[in-house]
Amino acid sequence: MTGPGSVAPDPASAIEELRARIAYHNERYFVLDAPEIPDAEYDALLRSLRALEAEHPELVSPGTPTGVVGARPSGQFAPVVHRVPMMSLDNAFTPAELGSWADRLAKLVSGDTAFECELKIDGLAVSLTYERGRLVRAATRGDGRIGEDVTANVATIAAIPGRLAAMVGEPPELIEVRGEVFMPVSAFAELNERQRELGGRPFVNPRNSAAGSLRQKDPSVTAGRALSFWAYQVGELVPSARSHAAKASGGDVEPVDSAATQEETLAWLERAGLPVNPERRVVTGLDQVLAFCRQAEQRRHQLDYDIDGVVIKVDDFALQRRLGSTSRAPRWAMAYKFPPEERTTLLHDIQVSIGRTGKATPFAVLEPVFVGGSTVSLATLHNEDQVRLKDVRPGDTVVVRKAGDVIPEVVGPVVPHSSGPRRRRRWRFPTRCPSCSAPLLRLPGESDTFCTNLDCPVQRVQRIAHFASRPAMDIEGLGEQRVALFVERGLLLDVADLFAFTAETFTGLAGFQSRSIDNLLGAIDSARHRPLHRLLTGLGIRHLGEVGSRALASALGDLEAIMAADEERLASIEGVGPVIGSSVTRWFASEVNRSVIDRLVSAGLDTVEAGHDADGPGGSVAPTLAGMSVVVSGTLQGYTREEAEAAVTSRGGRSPGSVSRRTDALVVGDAPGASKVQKAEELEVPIIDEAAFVALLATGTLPGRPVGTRPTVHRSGHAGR
DNA sequence: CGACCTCGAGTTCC
DNA sequence: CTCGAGGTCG
Repeated sequence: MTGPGSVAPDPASAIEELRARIAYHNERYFVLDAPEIPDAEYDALLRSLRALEAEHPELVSPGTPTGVVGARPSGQFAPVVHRVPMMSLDNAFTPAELGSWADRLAKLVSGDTAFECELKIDGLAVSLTYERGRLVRAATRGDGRIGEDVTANVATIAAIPGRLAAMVGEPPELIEVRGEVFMPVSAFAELNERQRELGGRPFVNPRNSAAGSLRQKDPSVTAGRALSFWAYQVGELVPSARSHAAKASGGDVEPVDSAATQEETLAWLERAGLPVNPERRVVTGLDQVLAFCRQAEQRRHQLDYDIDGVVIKVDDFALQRRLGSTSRAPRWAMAYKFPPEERTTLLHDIQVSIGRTGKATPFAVLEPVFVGGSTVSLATLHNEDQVRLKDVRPGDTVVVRKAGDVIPEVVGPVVPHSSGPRRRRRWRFPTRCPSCSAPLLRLPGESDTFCTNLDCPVQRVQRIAHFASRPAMDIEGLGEQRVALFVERGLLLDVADLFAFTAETFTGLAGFQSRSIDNLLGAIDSARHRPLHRLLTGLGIRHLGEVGSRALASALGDLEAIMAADEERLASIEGVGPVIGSSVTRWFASEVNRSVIDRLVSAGLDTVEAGHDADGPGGSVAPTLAGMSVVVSGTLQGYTREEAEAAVTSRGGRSPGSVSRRTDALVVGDAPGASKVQKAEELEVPIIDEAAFVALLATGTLPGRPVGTRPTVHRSGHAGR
């Protein structure tokens, strides 16, 4: 296949190349059910071709893919001819494109047009034929004219009635209902969980697993897959003879052919017992259409099914008929597609990085790809088991997305068809540290692999950088880069060396002006007077982070007491258990570590937990939030995230990093984390803005909430003094 | 002992 | 943000 970036010089060969690529992807998508590129990219190819053909009509040939919807079905199932073709829709990718469509319509019809806005379900289009109310056939869309008979599989889908509901009057002689078969996101998660337990390969996304499930040879497999369905259209329709007669005599009937609008049709389908997505609205004007699209995009992750856009249809059937269709798509409908969140790219390699603890983390080296607002070239794979689970291999085309719209994530491989290129063999975890070549060790029962060489240069750099980091000793101007430089020059072997630094240390070092030397020395000096918990955090004792360090420091007060305490004493501290207890005693038992401590003390470091640093100079604050748990998400105006959390803890509250049943409020600023908001909505945790947060800090009460509706606010002792 | 809540560690990009 | 695992509580 030709590279995606290549451009042919003249229009004739450009058109030819585009046709070849589209034909290739048609085959991948329709026949092999293993697309290599997301729909948006495919659509872009199709649009480039259409544009070129419009510019050079003399080059348009009868076989061009812009004239048909897709490739032929694979022939595993019996072919079904759609007497009314299942057309695809034109796509709009921006509000502007939607606007120009609306403008074109406005020229053809006068007055305000009513539009039905529906969610565009990311599943498989299916046609269901009911004869006298009974389901007789189900077919895939195929190329739009000929699909495949999947009646046996569709019959196992619980949401699809085998018989239409009894209604006033007789059911139509024949009605072809069109809609989307999909797999709910929750069912998809369960399926993959099961798949994992069985040692099978997990599915990449709900759409693919729905497609795979529907194309099973054995319907009992489909039955176990929790598929669902939403109807959105009527294709072929033959009314019952009786309804015709009744209509003629003005009788009391409710035939679908009396529907004059899309909304009336959907309402009829609902009454007939077919599932119709309730997230729809009839609106007038472009502004309202765009508002619906915006809301849909914001809410898409709260739905239990994947959507990839919004379908906008002219509601009035008479108007639809006047607008008509092109050979490929109706002029009265448009699909507004959300920006793609998933992209495919080439996985060049899998490498491992070494952290300060020696943990070896595998990560994917990707052909850079633009996804979710930034170009991604690396993505973590967490650990050996995760790589195995996803079964990604160097050389694979993989699906990449943004987890929570921030962190790149490799979803899984696009597995080539058996007739396609052979995959390389399964990736093996390296046996030696990429930094120091020491053997890597994975203990039985653990998921992580470690480099156990304490002198490993990467580990040394990271350990010292961690000591200087913000949650630890907070030495400004001492990041990983500079630490690496000092370590490389042999100036820095452990954290105690920092406090022996003088201006002379920097002689001969490039990149240091006298100004920055002074700043760094000053920052190191002020680090001598950090509270004990910061020092503990900085030591990098396994399992002991910021919270654990605070617990130890506030329970025991000074370093000597901690070093003197045995495992049992440590484990008796709230928040500390046997694992942390033994990890701490083991750390201080080490000769090497004790000597570092000795030198730190000689260098004049404070080793006591003085007054809490969150308290201002005016003394302690009233404990208005005693016993409460307040989570912060997003960017606030008046506080950094740390300040906001400190404001909560200094008032006696807790501010953990995630929302749970025990959370009393979620404070949201600008761009809050979607998962936190979703969790809070699920658990009915109050969501408050910054103003309400300020009030909460002062009073300890939530605004606009009657007293007693949420009796989880406990107070201990008296507030203020 | 299991369910649930937290914590620690590593992570991406601008 | 995700994963894995420690700690707590019923």
